[in-house]
Amino acid sequence: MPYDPSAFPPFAVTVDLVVLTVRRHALCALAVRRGEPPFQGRWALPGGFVRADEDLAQAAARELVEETGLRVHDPAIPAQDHGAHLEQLATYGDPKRDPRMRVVSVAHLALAPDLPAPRAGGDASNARWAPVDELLEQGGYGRDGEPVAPLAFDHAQILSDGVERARSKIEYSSLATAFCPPEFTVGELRRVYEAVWGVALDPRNFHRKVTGTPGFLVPTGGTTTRQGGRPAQLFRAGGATLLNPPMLRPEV
Amino acid sequence: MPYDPSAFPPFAVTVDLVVLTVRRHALCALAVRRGEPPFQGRWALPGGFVRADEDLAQAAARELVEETGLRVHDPAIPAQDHGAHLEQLATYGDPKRDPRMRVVSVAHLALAPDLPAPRAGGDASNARWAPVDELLEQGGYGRDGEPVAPLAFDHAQILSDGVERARSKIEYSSLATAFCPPEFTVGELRRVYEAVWGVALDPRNFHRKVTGTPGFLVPTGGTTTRQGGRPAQLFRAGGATLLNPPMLRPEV
DNA sequence: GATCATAGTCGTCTGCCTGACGATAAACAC
DNA sequence: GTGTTTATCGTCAGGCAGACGACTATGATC
Repeated sequence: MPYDPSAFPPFAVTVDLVVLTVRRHALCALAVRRGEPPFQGRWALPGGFVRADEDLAQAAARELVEETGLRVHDPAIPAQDHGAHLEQLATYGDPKRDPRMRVVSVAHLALAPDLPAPRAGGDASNARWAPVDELLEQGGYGRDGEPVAPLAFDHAQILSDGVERARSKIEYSSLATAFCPPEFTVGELRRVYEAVWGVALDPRNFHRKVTGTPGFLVPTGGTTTRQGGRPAQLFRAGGATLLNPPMLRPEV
Repeated sequence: MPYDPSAFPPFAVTVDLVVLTVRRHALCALAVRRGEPPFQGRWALPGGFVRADEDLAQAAARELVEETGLRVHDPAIPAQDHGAHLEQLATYGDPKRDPRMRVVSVAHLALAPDLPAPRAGGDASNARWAPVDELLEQGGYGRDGEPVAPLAFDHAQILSDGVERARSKIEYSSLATAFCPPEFTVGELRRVYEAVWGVALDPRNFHRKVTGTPGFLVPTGGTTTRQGGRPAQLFRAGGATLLNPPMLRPEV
């Protein structure tokens, strides 16, 4: 393992973010419009260079704040009630993924509750929440009938990997609560699962499962009727992070 | 997202390998002895720089061949009967992880059947298979009574993450077969699970589970008695990669 | 060759969990 | 009140896992 620091090939290292949320019963991702070549005008995932003195997770958290204003939930700060979940996803380093130079991108996955409008460095018209199906559709048409170009770079692959990670991870962890506000009902949590998996779940069995798993949900005592119908109990996310046995995703 | 290619901070990008195998009922990892500073003389994970024209997975596969002679199993080549499993693990980029310069390491996880001796670029004395418990033990003593220094850099963290990935992944995938030779018995596969998880499994329930999961194992027709006792059927790994329902790791 | 030790393989039983689905409860709209 | 919506509790059958008994087929030992 000869190790000559002066001989290493020059790389740029970036972080790209797959920021997912659930809006209007659909799993949506944050997309920003590129203002310059390559892929000018095309939608892309938010991201940017890692700074010289910055850890990868710090860089991802910084980008997340810049793009969404979201703070990352830090379990070490109990007072900080809520915030986005952030984790490393995977690293993409194909030599040709950026036509200008060798860029290695460390993709991160962020899960956030439904937010107001995105802010792309203050320019809202260049950032939007889009249903992931729409972003991953190649050459289709968006909800407004406009033709949809595929995402820039290899961002379709990154987004696809991020969505798959989220889909599988809510099976065996309590991560789905990261899509919910600090207090939420069982029905709201169920609609998160339904949106992420794209399936319908039986409300009764779902209720039995989540309320019967110790440490998953903690009742706050309050109730709400914001969904219409009979008032529902409000819960907060419990301390349990691993669900055992997992919540099974229905077969197709 | 201003994007000035000339202004990016300079990074070196490496791949580090967590190569796991099962030897003598223990989960072992490949370690190489560092021949130069920093951490000269200490054990480390094998790895090296990513070349300018090389994908990350290619770089990892190249390092794996250089260090072990192992080829990576490519599902696209059915004739290639066997080979190591290789997947990306995670990326480590703390600014201070290498005292010389900013190095981002894309760690990969390789799972291999029990091998003859390792070859660290031809120098066998500088590479060895060591039980992961021993490598992760801080300031303990190895099997030969020699004091064990912790792994170089953040390699203890990387190894720990790799082991955890392997432990959880054999729960819900057929990856454990990557630790086995092309043909193996149910008992041999069970001893892989026992070594990786560090628990004892009931041979009868294990047999029922693996033979009852469609696509997991394919009988070859042969039998063997290499383990002593009654001859056992030989199997090859079946096409199934995802186990549903998973093999449950016993509670502690 | 009888006996023993070792592994492998087949069954049984019980308890838990899930999926399917009936029934009831508490709000709102009209 | 009636209807609609959502929440919540209960029931039942089937599947699967853990615990464990029983039997089989080899090599080792006396």
